[in-house]
Amino acid sequence: MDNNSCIRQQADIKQINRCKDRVSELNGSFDYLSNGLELAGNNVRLKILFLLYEEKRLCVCDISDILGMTISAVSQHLRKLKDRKLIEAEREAQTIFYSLAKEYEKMLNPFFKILGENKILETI
Amino acid sequence: MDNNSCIRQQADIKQINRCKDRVSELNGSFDYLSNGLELAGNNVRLKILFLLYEEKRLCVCDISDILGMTISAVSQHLRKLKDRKLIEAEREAQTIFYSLAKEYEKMLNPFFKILGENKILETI
DNA sequence: CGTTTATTTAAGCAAGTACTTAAATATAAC
DNA sequence: GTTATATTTAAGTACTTGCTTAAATAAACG
Repeated sequence: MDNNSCIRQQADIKQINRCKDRVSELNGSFDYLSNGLELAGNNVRLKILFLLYEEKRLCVCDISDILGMTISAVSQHLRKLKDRKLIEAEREAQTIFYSLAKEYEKMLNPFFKILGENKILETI
Repeated sequence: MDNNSCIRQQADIKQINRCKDRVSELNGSFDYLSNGLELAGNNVRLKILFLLYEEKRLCVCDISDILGMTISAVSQHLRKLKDRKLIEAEREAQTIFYSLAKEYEKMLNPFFKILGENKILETI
């Protein structure tokens, strides 16, 4: 990337510079947010997150049953979610229960509400 | 996936069945939403969406300049966003301007507001 | 201790992603 | 028509994802 600069006459240099500043100013937020959305952007993980939102807590075994997937496959999704702090684990004897991390719950709540009322198609 | 059923004693069969019903009821919504979030979950595309949110409309060339990326690379991101109707294209002579599709703007607004005020780290 | 139960992890692989470079399309101006 | 401008598309490639199967942890209980 070097000589691909925008060279058209109508280019609004002010606008472009303003945007550049804005992007670098918000850079950390973009990283943080896209990171979270990337995880929620997977069909299986979105379901897991939503199930934890509605049921408060579930173990791998439960989720595996509900989604009709291998325990191993679900466990690997849970790991990703846990690594990026979207969910938390809490051991109870042999069983490990997962629940939404409070901070992310706040962020995802608007989506879950729309989802839960099955109003996606109306809203959008 | 066949014999991986949850066999632990404490398994709450009622809960599991309720969840199964819920998931199949909302299945279309999960698809629709995860599809959108998947696109927004990419750092570059999130920036593009946000820039369109703030500036109303931009062409490939502008975005390429702002983000310091190849026009071709940006164009391919725009195509994905357009294919899934997150953005719309409008030609004006040689230049093609992109803007957010109204329907998705509504859905993404809460995020953009938080982003725009750079309050991500406070909120979460 | 060894066995059962609940779960994670490691290895492997087919499919998908995000970029690069080069060629193609489309409109405008001469 | 030819040339310049604005953009897309096609092909290639390194990297990542999401699953599978099999092996590894870890707690409970005889």
